[in-house]
Formats: sequence, C-alpha cells, structure tokens
Amino acid sequence: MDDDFKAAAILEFILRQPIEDWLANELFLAIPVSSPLSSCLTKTILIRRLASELSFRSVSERSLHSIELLNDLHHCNDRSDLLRAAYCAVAVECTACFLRSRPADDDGEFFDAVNRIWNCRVTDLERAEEAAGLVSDGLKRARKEMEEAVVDSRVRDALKRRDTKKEALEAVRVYLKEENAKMGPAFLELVAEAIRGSRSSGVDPPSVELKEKGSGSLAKGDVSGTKLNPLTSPEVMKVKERLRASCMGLQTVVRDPLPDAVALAAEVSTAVPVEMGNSKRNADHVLSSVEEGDEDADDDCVALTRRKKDTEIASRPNVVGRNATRAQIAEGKQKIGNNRRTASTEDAGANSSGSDSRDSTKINKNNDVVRDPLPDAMEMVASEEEGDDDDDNTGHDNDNEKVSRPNVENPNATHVQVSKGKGKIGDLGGTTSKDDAITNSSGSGSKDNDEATKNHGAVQKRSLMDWNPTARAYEWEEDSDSSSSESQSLTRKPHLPSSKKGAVSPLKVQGNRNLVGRRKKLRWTTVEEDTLRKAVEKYGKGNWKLIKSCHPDIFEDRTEVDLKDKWRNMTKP
DNA sequence: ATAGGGTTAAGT
DNA sequence: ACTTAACCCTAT
Repeated sequence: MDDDFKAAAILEFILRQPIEDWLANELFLAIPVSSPLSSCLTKTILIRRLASELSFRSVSERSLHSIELLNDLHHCNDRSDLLRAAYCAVAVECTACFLRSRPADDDGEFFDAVNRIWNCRVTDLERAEEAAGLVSDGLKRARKEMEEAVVDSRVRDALKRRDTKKEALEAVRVYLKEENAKMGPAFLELVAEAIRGSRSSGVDPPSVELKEKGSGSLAKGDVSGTKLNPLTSPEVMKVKERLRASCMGLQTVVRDPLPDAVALAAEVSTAVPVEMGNSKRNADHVLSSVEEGDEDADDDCVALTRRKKDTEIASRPNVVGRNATRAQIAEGKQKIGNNRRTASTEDAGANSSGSDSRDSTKINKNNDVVRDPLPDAMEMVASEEEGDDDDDNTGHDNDNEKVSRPNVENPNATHVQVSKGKGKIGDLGGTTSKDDAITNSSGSGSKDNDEATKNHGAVQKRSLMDWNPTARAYEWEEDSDSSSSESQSLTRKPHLPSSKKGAVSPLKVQGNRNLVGRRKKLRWTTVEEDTLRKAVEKYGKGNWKLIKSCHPDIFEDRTEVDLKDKWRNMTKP
C-alpha cells in the first residue's frame, strides 16, 4: 500500500514537471499505480492534459471533457469561476471553429456542433447536479447565442469574426494558472522540503538511499540500523498525513469522487484475474475508465484497448467482466450529461457509433488540432501491443459492446494502430486489453478515426491525453450524409442532424406498433403542442428536423413527419 | 428532409 | 356513420 502511495506521489511529481509529454507518458506507464487513481492524481493528469493542449494552442472537445472531469473533482464549495469561464469559452470555440473551417455556404457541421455541444452536452450538464458547477450565466448566454446563430446568419457571421480560440486559450490559461497556484508544490517536493528541514534541525541525517526497485518505484530509504528513514521521519509523516487527507487518500478508491464509471471500471479490473496484480495495468484501467466513464463506444474502445495492452501477455479479457462494466456504465453512470444519449439510444443503437467517429473526424479536421506529444508517445507504446493484438475487432467484446450500445458501429473502423511503444499517458488507462479491436477506436476522436477508417487498422495510438469526449453517442446524432448537406446548402435551411432517436421511427416505433404494423395513436399533449407552436415561431415552419432536435425530450416519441402533420392539423381551418 | 395525399382508428 | 387526429406512403 505504501508503495502505491509512493508511486502515486512520484507520478504526481513527474506529471507536474516540464518534461515532454512522451516522456511523461513513458514514465506513467512505467510506474505502477493501483487503480482507481486518486482524485489527486487524476486531477494532476487532467491538468497536464489541458496544459499540454494549451501549449499547442489547441482546444478541442477533449478539453471540454477534461474540464468536466476536473469539475467533478472539485468539491461543491471549491468550484472555480475560472473553470466555469474556461468551460464556456472552450465550448464556444469548439462550436465556432466549424464556422471558420467551412465554406461560407456550408454550416452543416456548425449545426451539428451546436446540437452536440449545446443541445446535448450543456443541457445534460444543467440537469446533472454534480456538474452544475459548470453552469454559469455566461454559459447560458452563450448557449442562447449559439441557438440564435443556428437560425440567424448574421449572428453566425458575428461569431465567425470573433477570435473565440484566443478567448478559449486565455480562459484555460488563466484557470490553469490559478489551479497550479492552489495545488502548491507536489507531495514529493514537500517531502524533500521536510527532509531538508529535519537535517538542518539536527535530527539524524537520514540515510537516504534511493535504490532502484522494481519497475520504477522508488525504493524506500534504508531503514536498517538506527538511521532514520527519510520517508518516515516525523516531519515527513506529518506532511504525508496532511496530504493524504487533502488528497482523500490515494487508496480510497471507492470514495473517490470520480465518475461512477471509474469505480465501475475498477470493479471490472478486479474481476479480471489476468489484470490483477499488475498495478500498472490497473492504473491504465483507471485512466481509461475515467474516460470511459462518460462515453460511448469510442471511449470504450479506447479503454479496452488499453486493457489489452496490459494483458497482451496474458490475455484474454474477461468478456463477462467487460460487458458487465459497460452495462453498468451505461445504466449507472450519470455523470455529465451523457445519460440522455445512453438512455435514449437504447433503441437507436446504431447511430452513435457512426456519428461518433464521424464527429471525431470532423473535429480533428476543423480544429486543426495539434497533436499531443503524450498521445504520440503512448501510441507508440501501444503500437507494440497492438501489433500483437488481433485485428479482428469483431471479437466478442465488440459484439458485446454493440449489444450494450448499439451505436457503436464498427470498431474496426476506429481502430488505430499503435506503432510501437508501450503505452502512453493517454492510455493511462489502460493497457490491458482484451480486445485489441476495441482498443483502437474511437475514442480518439479525430482524425485518428478517419485515418483508421481509411487504413483499417492502422494506426494511431491513444494516450492519456487522447481520449475523446466526443465519442459519446448522442441520441440525435446522425450521420449527416453528404446528400443531406447538399440539400441543406440548397435550401439554406438550418438543419440539425436527425436524431437517431428519431429512430423514433425504427425501434421505438416498432415497440409502439400494433399487429398491423402501424403505430398506436398517441395523443398530442398540450406541452407538445405548445412546444411545437413556439418552435415554429422560432425556427419557422418546415424545419421539422431542427425543431425535433431542439426538443429531443419533448418530441421523443414523434418523428419529423409527426411534427409536420400535427402542425397541419393545428393550422387547418 | 419535407410536402401533400391517403389510410386508419379513436371519439362522438 | 361521421369526423378528425394521428399515422403512413410517396413524390419531389
């Protein structure tokens, strides 16, 4: 246990050093830490991710996810205004970037982003109590502005002219500055300070022998004889206890205020014998779990991938365990707004995966994201592992995944191959692995997906920094196929992606179908009617898809055609 | 994706 | 039996 504490302390220290990301990744993988990571270490990792992106002047939906996770780590009374501001600014940039990167007449992806980020993500955020800390007046105002931008090209133009990227980078920078100040020195630095103090105060100079031990964990001081162990001297112990308390204990996994998913993942890892005993893997797991926590298939894939790495040696992932995890995550977790999608997607299934990967791709392209060194490092590491893996993504795991989340389409597409190395921070999560296939995927999000799709398997690795928040499956996401975009551009009507839910039709409707194959008549409620009336007033008659997308919950059981028919009924003389 | 005509079935 | 809201089908 104590070793674990030390390992975590070392990692914390390392991750806060101005070393290159790839090195940080390597060290992260080399130093065994038991899962679930402590909130303290998780926070350090998330902050490092943000800082890394900032150093590349990059802001993406991954940053958004990092901020959401960071917010979860903050105590209720410790919520930061700067974090809120950063979230808002990053969300705006993640949306507005699609305006800059596209031809003037094609704002389809912008609409998708508004839907994905503001209609889904932010709305969910507002509902999730634990994430409420991120909701600010500014965020609400920004949301309104985005919604207006969907229907008003002037607002869109104004948004396009704003340097939202600069605003986002600045907001993140300011937050990180504050957070770094708040966090103070790393635990090891305090220990060093304490040791120095004890020496000068005349206490026995401890024989500090740091011998190498195992895989990177620092050896303890030489405790033999009368010499004082620097790591157990009273001064150090005091600091240690204090930090232990403030960090909520590195070992108190269960209490960890991380997303439920993390805990779930931990459970899983425990359930998988192969993974047990390998702290490193566990650590990876944790990471992945963190990410996995809110997301969907893609993330899952990532997580799995990581695991696989861990186990590549060992082996086969416990399918059962894994599934269980997913299922649990799907149901239980309620974190940041992903729920909606999960829930509603049950039927829609298929959509998400497709959309996810697509989204990721877009994001990458549009954001012109700079690549994190960390991820690369990890990827390299991963590549080795993957090489071993089979490419057949279609493995059970995948299937299972599909079952649990229909949306995931094909893991293979997302596959990323790693080139060589062992792991990356990004992977923090994990290495383990069971399925390679899963591994790759999605999560990353971006171009990776594209490339992956192209190459089938080819390559990219994930790293701590890598996980892609956008991976989640939004119910209403749908693949906007080119045809739709075309029609959009022609009509100039703002169109949002059709809701998968819209699946209303398919699955849902099916459930609602009678023997004749016709849906059972569902009377319109006054709430639905009022909403429709206002929506038509706001978005105009004919934008049924957009209207449905803007009120996914209210019109959950209606198709766009239903809206149209209803409007016809309501307005006919 | 949407519009418009046709069909079904609940309500009177 | 009639009316009509809700739903379906098909052309654009």
